Formats: sequence, C-alpha cells, structure tokens
Amino acid sequence: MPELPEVETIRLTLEPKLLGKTIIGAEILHPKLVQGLAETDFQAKIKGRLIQAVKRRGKYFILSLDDGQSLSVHLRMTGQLTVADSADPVQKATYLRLKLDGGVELRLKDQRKFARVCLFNMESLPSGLVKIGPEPLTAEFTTTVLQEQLGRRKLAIKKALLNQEIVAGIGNIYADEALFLAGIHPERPVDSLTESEFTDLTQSIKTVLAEGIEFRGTTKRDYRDGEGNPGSYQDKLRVYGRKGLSCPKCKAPIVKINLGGRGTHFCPRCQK
DNA sequence: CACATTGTTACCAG
DNA sequence: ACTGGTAACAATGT
Repeated sequence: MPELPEVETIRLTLEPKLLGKTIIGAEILHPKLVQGLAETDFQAKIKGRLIQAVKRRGKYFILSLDDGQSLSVHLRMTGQLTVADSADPVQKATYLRLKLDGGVELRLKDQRKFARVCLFNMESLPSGLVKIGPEPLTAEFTTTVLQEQLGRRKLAIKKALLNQEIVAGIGNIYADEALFLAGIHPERPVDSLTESEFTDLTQSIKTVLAEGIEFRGTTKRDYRDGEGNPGSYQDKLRVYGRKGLSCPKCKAPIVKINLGGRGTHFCPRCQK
C-alpha cells in the first residue's frame, strides 16, 4: 500500500545513498518483474549508467540515468526498496538486486510479486505514466484542476480519487482520510459535489498527503522506508482501519462499507 | 476453508 | 468514443 507519502518517504531516505552512484550490474530473480525487456537486454542497457536524480511521480519511484533513460519502480502493495551492503544476507522474496559501485546495492523485496520495474525513455513511457494526473502537492493541483479532471461524471467520488489519471498518488488509505476531512460521503456522485466541497476536498487531499509525509508514511503491515523503518501515520488516521471506533470529530462509530471492491471507512454523521 | 487485503489493468456491457 | 463495473493477479493473514 505504498501511496504517495510512503513512496516520497522512501525517495527521501534513498536519495543520499543513490545519487551519483554507478550501476555495475543487475540481478532479476522474478521473470515478470521487468516490463517489456528480456533480462539480458535490461542488464546491457543499465550497466555503467550513473544515477543522476532520484525522483517520484505519483506512486512511481524513478531513477534518472545519465543517458536519458529512467528506471521506474512501482511497489504496488507489498514492495519494499532498500540499499544494502552487497555482502549482507539476501532476504526472502528479494526480486531485484541493482549492484552499485562502492559495494552496495538497491534491493527490491516483494512478498506478493506485484511490484514492477520498467526501463524507459521519453518515447517509451510505462503505461501508468502516460496519462497520469496532476501531482497533488504541487501548485499545479488546484480546485479548478480537480474539477476539470473530474468533469461532470456520475461515479462515486472515492472511486474517482483512486483513479491515477485524475490525480496522482492517492490510494485507499488517503482517499478515505481526505474524504473524511472534507466531510464528504465516499459514495457521493462526483456531479453532486458543490463548489465549496471541491475546494474543501482539494485542500483535504493536500493536508492528508503532507501529514503522511511528515509522519513518514503509514505502516499497516508491510510498508518500510528505504532504511527499513516503519512510518507512524497509522497512529494519526482518522477513519481508515477504525471501524466501530469513535469519530474524532463527533464520537459516532466509524462505519466500513465495500465500495468497488475496496474497504471504505467513513463517519456516517460527519460525511454527507 | 472462505474470504479480505489493494493497485493496476484487462475485459465486458451499455 | 466514452463511461463505469467487475474480475484477475499474488500471497498471506484471519
């Protein structure tokens, strides 16, 4: 469940360890990990490249290399990225070892084998980055932009927030949290939101994501930052995972429903 | 054992 | 063409 705040925390912890390093080799231990490239081609294309920047776009972790290529990593649900000493024992479910100069390596571990890695350039963006929506924590994300992205559609607002083409980086946890802060029921059709609700929602999205980064991410189970440490935002969550517990605003019990196959938490009194 | 967990995409129907 | 719903994927925990 690494969403924007978790990937950003990973980026912050890994940047000093990766910047300026040269990739001297790669070992792929799961055949489906790398998209659109055979293992030998991947190794040939990446060997000798210098890491020029450590970036993030939505939930994608991205290394910019010195020849115009980039390496993206999407952690999906249980992926973990760390930099380890090459001599350190390799943990179970480690599927990528990106060997760097100085005796260290970037390791990707993933209990569920859902994580994906892609080596790309401007002409060959991975599918998830082609139509990705605005970055919610930048000035480009405004009430007007959110309204334009949503259009006058009838789908439930929570489903829209989970669509990465509408806004980048929001997952199940932060969608529930943002809707609670804005006082909006997750099943409300998008076209029923008022002007002031759009404003509140835009601000709430920025607030919960910034809080998530401030508290170094939410660790429900698997999430760890680039140094293997859990986050602490799970202690600050207002509704997610709090079914039956009292609403922090009105003390009514938090309700959990299924919306589009996803667990959805909200306060039936505060969110209309 | 059945089911929940979740991000993305493939697929289907209107 | 567009919208929106559902299933599939994967593995583990309850």
